[in-house]
Amino acid sequence: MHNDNSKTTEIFKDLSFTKKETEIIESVFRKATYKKGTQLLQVNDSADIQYYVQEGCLRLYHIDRNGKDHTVQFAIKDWWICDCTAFFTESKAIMNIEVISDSMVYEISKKDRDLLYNQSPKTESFFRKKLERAFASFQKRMLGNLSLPAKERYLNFVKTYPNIEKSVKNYHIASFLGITTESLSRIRKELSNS
Amino acid sequence: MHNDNSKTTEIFKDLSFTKKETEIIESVFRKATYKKGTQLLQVNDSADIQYYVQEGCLRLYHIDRNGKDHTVQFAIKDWWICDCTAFFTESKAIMNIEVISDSMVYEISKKDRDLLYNQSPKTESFFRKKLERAFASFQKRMLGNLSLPAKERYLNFVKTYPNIEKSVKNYHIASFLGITTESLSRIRKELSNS
DNA sequence: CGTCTATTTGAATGTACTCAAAAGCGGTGG
DNA sequence: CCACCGCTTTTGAGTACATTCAAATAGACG
Repeated sequence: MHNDNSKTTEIFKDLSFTKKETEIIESVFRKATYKKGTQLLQVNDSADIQYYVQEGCLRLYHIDRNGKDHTVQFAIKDWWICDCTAFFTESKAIMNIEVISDSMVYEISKKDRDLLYNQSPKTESFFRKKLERAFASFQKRMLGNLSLPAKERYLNFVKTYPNIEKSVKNYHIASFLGITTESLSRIRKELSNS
Repeated sequence: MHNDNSKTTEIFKDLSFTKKETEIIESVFRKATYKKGTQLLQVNDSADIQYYVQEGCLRLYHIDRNGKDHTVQFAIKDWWICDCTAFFTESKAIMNIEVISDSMVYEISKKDRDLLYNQSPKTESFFRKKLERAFASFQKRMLGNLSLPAKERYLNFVKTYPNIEKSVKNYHIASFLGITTESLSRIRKELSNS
């Protein structure tokens, strides 16, 4: 699925590093591949790993007390994912992470990440920008959820993630949009008749 | 309202700085006070200022095409606020920022912020952590919006912002929760009878 | 006290939901 | 190649929750 000779520093596309930095980077990230269906994090686990997706797709979700599934976030290439509340405050997971298509990721522990940022401000800056991008996308999504009807949220989703359809089921999309699969089905039908 | 002798470095509570860093910090942040009702940002403005709240309360909101008002974010003491999509990508604002109670803020431009981060990794690290906290809180709010009925979202809100009620109107809360003022009124009535 | 703004109430409407069942799709094995 | 199985999506009918619009009440402030 992926060239095994790839270097860990591929994460930081346009950056260049000293020999020492390269060594640290290679020692703190773990490259891993996972099959579709793997659960990487479950509620109440310690959530001290962050995943940086290189190939495939992960999702962060929660099962509520009525058994309903809610997708908080998807992560595709170049996006990271973790249960942030738990990861940043070093508490137990309140969400789950699932591999929804065969994936290759780089994973890093909180401790190693702190170490890395300390030794190499350049990497902190790189991930800070990733975080800003993710935050902006959450702000926009929040606005959409507050202001748009389900049909337009769906259209936005398709526009934002044009190639994700291979990886995700409609019920994933529905749970991301905050509607039921039945409603999504009706929306899609309506859109196809126009 | 506020001790005028306060130093800009008060922003970075527990950090200490070299003389040089202190000088930069004092030169890049602008301290400002604003009256309730001031509009700090309007749609289509250039959104190159970020506000770090020291006292008072700001909100980030959007008026949709039906004229409905949606609150994307509140900022109280120790939280920052900006139209992130616009700020980070240096594009025009898609949202507005309004002062909803008399406030004292530190403001910084995108350019100065980049300069500061460059000169002082410590400050970048400080704000990166603020961003992480904000991101985690968005993840949680998103989950709540997806999984909880309006009544419980309201209860969560009151728990999360216990002292905000002096600053915000009920219609601000409603627009933050994604419901109408009428619905919020009914929810509050129901809660008071129990 | 009067004015402006904010909140509450009521009645009718609408959008999305629930539950149950049918249809579609994809893979496996005979 | 077809038959079967499990999983996903679609369809239908009834329901629930929040919305809309309009009007009444309550609060704040000069």
